[in-house]
Order: sequence, then structure tokens, then C-alpha cells
Amino acid sequence: MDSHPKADTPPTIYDVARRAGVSIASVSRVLNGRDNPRPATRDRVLKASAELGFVPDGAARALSSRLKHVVGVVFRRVYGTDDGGTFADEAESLLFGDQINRGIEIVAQRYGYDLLVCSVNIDERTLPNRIMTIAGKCDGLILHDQVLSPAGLAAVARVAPVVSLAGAGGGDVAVVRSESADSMRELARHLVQDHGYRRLAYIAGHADSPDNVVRGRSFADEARALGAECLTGPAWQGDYSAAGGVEIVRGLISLGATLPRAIACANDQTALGVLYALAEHGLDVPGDIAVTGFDDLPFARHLRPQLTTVRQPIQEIGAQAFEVLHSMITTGQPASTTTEAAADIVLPTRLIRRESCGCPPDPATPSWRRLV
Amino acid sequence: MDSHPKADTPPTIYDVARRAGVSIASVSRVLNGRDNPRPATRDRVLKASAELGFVPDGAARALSSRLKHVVGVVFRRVYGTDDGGTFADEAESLLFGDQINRGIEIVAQRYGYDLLVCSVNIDERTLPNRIMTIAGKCDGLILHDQVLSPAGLAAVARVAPVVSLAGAGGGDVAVVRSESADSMRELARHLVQDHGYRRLAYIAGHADSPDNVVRGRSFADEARALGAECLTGPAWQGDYSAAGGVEIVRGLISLGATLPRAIACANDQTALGVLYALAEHGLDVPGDIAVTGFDDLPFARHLRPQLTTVRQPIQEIGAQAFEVLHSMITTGQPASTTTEAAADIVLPTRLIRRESCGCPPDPATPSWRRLV
DNA sequence: ACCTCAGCTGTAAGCGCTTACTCGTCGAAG
DNA sequence: CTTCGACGAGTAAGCGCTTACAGCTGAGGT
Repeated sequence: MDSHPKADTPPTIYDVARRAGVSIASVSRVLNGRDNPRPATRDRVLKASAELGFVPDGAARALSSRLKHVVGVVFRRVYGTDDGGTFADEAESLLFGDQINRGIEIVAQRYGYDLLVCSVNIDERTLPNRIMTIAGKCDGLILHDQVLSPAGLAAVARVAPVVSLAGAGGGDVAVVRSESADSMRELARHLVQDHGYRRLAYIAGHADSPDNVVRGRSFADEARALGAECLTGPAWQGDYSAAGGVEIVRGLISLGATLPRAIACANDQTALGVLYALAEHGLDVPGDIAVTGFDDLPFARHLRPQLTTVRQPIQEIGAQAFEVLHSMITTGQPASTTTEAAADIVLPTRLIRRESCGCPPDPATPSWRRLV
Repeated sequence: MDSHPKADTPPTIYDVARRAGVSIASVSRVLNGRDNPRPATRDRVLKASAELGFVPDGAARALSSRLKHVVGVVFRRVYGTDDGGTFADEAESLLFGDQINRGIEIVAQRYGYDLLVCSVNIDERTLPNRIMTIAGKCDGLILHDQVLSPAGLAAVARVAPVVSLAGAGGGDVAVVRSESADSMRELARHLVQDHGYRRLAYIAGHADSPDNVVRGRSFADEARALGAECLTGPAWQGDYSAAGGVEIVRGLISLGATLPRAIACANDQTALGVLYALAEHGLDVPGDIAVTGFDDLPFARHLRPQLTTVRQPIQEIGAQAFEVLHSMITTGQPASTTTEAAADIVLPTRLIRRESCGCPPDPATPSWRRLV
């Protein structure tokens, strides 16, 4: 341990070079694992570097190598509509987004990348600017659903490689999403054929979410094709939040509407809200009304009743997103499977039948929420 | 909208300068809001920049200005011990850490900073290296509790300004934490004097967490000073996780030990586990045994019974951490309140009396978890 | 003993941007 | 009408690193 008069400025590669008695090129080579330097040189450099506590400057490295080894991740901060306190902390719950980020991070680390995260409030005025700033600080961006309009997406894509999650893609924007149509059709079949429900409804998510559109249409089409009725429309327009689900059910009930026998929700959170509102009015699920979600977030199987839902490989989505982005970064732009358009990856989903649709409970799922 | 033959390389400040017919210096000045350039020049630059879709390169900017406008945030990824599935997804719940990050982010954005986040697994071999890499990519670091040893902390602090959360500080490492001693003493008084419990226990968190040590000692000392008994020691050594809480209670019960009348836990998560294990054995809380937590995470008031706990201003901790770090970055190192040692900020906490200690329930706290 | 070639190491040219310093220019004061 | 000052704009010097290319050294071939 030596202690040089602790310069006010951190040591640079020059300091290391001087101390080791070599050129900065050699230092760089050693530190980057090139095999040119011979052992003796390598050792001296390593020693000097350690003694100085040298840490290469990321900015300089990035500028020189044209690679920052940083990917930007932008997701929407959820400010749930405050429903009198019940779901006021919904924004604080771990949702979809955080899990995807975890997936991204895990793979990113394997490639030596770090995440520059940025949660935005959708109605921010300066949003485009902020995203551009982020873009300047990383090699590529992964944008969650609902953070930018297709036009905005295209604009960003002109600046850096972009992967959009479950959002609108096209142009140079790659997309990673999960299958929605088949599983929603399967859900409709399950509800209509297996349980015999004839009157269904679909509570939509954000109207401009491609995923939501597909889910709603597939579900409704299949249900109707099987001779069942499926309510949709403005009265069933949610916003992916639990509060939204509560709103809709309360509204319908207060209007004296006859609720359908089964309600399929655009996502688990909405289903959570629906479950709450239904319980509030003494309605039994699935006895009186069946409810289903989409996502299969961890809490889905801890609810009472356990939520029937469609499982998305959430972390896998993040992982895939990074893989795609990484290939775009290294190969230069669009990175596609084989064609020359941007990639569009669709991950498989699976219908998870639990109690809320009317199926028997799974005794193998313990839960403290069922006990306390 | 024009579309130049889309160069394979993004436009630089030179391209903008050429297009606007000015020097790069002027472009830089305009883009950085200096007021020198006169309106006419400014407009031409802005126009050219917009047409080209120019976004300044963060690395170059950082290298030149010596400021990256990025702060690194490192926190521990929780891989809860798998308790047979019940708490297997504990790691996936939004906990303490995420909320702090939110707080950091909010303030950081105000200063034009972005977050480079990195969740680490504590037993990672390459941890020090990875943190050093992160350090090279940002202007300063905020390290959550339990990610680095004091020695490791000191090492990183030699490379960049560091703020440690609720962890060990000292040297050049600033610390932001919340008050623990007073509130734990108050809790002890409440349990002993208000409720009349004579046999208490404290389930500890990680033994090397300064916060944990203070909490435990304060609680035990006060309880004993009031003539009550307070169990501590190896049998009560938890690890801040729900699974840990379950473990301890189960162990004690299976050993046929007589449980104390009240159990104070190092944090809410541990309390959650304790509640679970107690319910598992048909014990009533607070009827048979009172249980308290620390943190006041959102779920605390949704439990049945509602959890009595000590509220930490979680987001505020993050916000303060950024403020401190920011001043360290701008003023150069240690940034302290007045002295010349690194800052040590202590935020106030508050005892929240709810049901689990024996107090009457608060009817004003609605909760879907209490309904479903 | 000389030449060749291979393998290290050093030299230097940027990477894209900020900014001190210099140079013009134009308006106002003398 | 000359001189000075203020201010806008250009020039160029880095910021700390990577890397192509040049230079040097010694081993092996003839």
C-alpha cells in the first residue's frame, strides 16, 4: 500500500504507463486482455495499475472504441389514478416492467453491458428530449410499451438501435413481444366450452397498445364464433391498472347493468381491481362471475381465488430484447432473423387455469396471503 | 423532412456546423444554451441540428467536460432462501431497494442525471471488478446497504465519490440513513409500558449491517431498562428476509421453546415471515404474540393484522443520497455539512402503531387484501 | 556472420465535444 | 473621423483511451 499525495484527479492510463515504465499502448493492451504483451510487461502493468487504483474512464473508452457498453431502458412510471387510497400504492408494487428489466439486466451483464434506466411519466412535455439525451449516453435503447408514439419511436430509431417491447414496431425498430392471439382464443374456448359461460366481456387495456387490440379481438372473435356473447366497447375500456378495473365494475353495477358470467381482463392488474370491486359488492368469484387476467405476475397465484391467467415469459422478454439489441449494435442496425427488416420476435404464452375461471383450486400452491 | 442518404454513422457536431455554415464551437454554444450566439446564428444551428436529427454523443461530451451526468446505483439482488415455494418469489416483490431507487431517480432527473443501475448477487466473485467498471462509467456511486465490505467501500471511494445507504461509512464515504435508535427505544417502551409485555425478543437482520446492530441494541437495552426481558442471540439471528423469519419461528417451535409475548423484527419482511409461521401454528397475532417490523413497506398496512412498524422515509433516503452525491461531484469529494469529513445524514423515522402490537385496528385503512 | 521474420512495444492519430484564447467587426465615445 | 471596447464567431488544444502502423529486438535459417 503506497499513498501518493492523493491527487485531486484520478490516475489515468498515462500515470500507470509511467509507473510501469511502458507506453500507454501497452497498458491498454494489458488491461484489455490482448495477448501481445509478454508476461513480464503484463505483470508490471498490472502491478502499477493496482497500486494506483486505476480505473479506466468509461467515456474515453467509449469515445475511442465507439462502444459505450451501456443500453438505455425506458419504461413508464405508473401513476395509478387514485382510487381513494386503495390502490394508491399500486405504482409502488412490482409490476411487469421491473421484471422485464431484471431479464434485460441478467443478459446484459453477460455481455459486459450496464443499464441506464429511466422511468418516464407519459404526459411529460419534455419526454422526447429526455429520451434523446438518454440515447446519446448509450449504444442502444429498449423501450417498454407505451412510452413513445410510433412516430417518436421512428425518430429515436434514427439515432440509435431500438427494440420496442410489445409495442408498435416497424421501420428500423425491432420488436419483442409475446403471443397473444392464440392464448386468448384458447381462453375463450375454455370459458365457453369447458365452463359453459355464454355471456363474456373483455376489459381492454390502453386503446393504443397493439397487444391489447390483439387480445381483445382474438378473445371476442373466438367467443362469438362459439356462439357466446362478448361485451366490449367504451363501457369496458380499462387502462391496464387495477384502479381502472375497479372503476369499470363499480360503474356498471351502479348503472344497474347485468354483469356477464365471465370477465377477461387485459392484464392481471386489471383483474385484481375487478376482483376487488366484485368482492366489494358481495359477488363471488368464480361462483357468480369468472375473472381472468393476462401476464401471470407473481401475485396472481396468491390471490383468493387464485387467478386464471395467461402466462407471459416476462423475464425472457427482457432477455430476448437485449439479445436482439445487442446484435443490432454489433452488426450495425436492423438485425433481423433473416430478412432485412428489423426483427420481430414473438414469445410463446400459456394459459394457466386456476380458480378464478371456475376450475378447482390447486392445493399445491401455498400462500401466506391465503393464511394471514 | 429531408432524408440524406442515411449515413451509416450518425451525424456529428461537424455535420451540423457545416450545414449551418458555422463553426463547431458555435454549434456547441447554441446547443448548450450559452447566450453568446446571436439569434440568427442560433436559428440556423437549431434548424440544421433538427434536420439532421443530431444528438450529441454522451461519451465525447463527458470526456470533454469531465462530467458524465450519470450516477451509478448498485443494490443487492435478493435471492431469498427458498422456503419450499412460499417465499420463492420474494425476490420478485418490490422491496426497499426499488423504492429508494425511485427516490434517487426523481431528484437525479432534476439535475439532468440518469441512473446506471446494477443489481448484484452478493456472493459474486467478480463483484469488486464489476463495481469498478460501473465506477468508470459514472460520476459517482450510490451503494445500497450490504453490497460491499467497508474495505471495498473505501477502495471504490478512492475512484469516485460514494454515498453509502444505511451502511458503513467513514473515510471519504458519505452516508445517508435513517434514525433507528430512538424509534426502537420508543417501540420497546410502547410494548412494555403501553401493552405490558414482559418477555420480548428481537429478530436480527444481517449481523454486519450497522443499522441492524443499532436497532437490536437500542430495543433490547430499553426493554431491559424497563425491567422486561429481551431475548436475542444466535437463535434470533435472521437475515432481513421473510424466509429467515419463518425459519426462526419454526425452529423455535419445533424445539419446544416458549415463545416471547412480543417479537420485534429487524424489518417488515422478516415480520411477514414471522406472521406466516405463527399463523401456520395457529398462534394469534397480537392475541398470543405481538409482532412488529421496521420500514413500513406498502404491504405492511395490508397485512392481517396490519403491521405495527417504524416508518422510514424510503424515497427520501434516495433523494437525499443523490443530493449529497451531487454536491460531492460538483464541489469535488467529501462534501460535508460543515466539517471536512464526509457527510452523514440521518433521516427521522416514526413509530406507526397498528394492529400487530395489540393496538386497535385502523378502520380508515382499506385494503383489497383484507377483502379478497 | 547476415538476412528474414515474427513478436513486442512505442508512436501518433484520432474518437466528438467543450472551451480558453484569438480575431474581426461594428457601434459609440472622444 | 479615429480609437477603444464589447461582443459574436472561429481556431485549436485537449479530455483519456484504442489501435493502425512503425520500429526494434532476437531467434532461426542459410
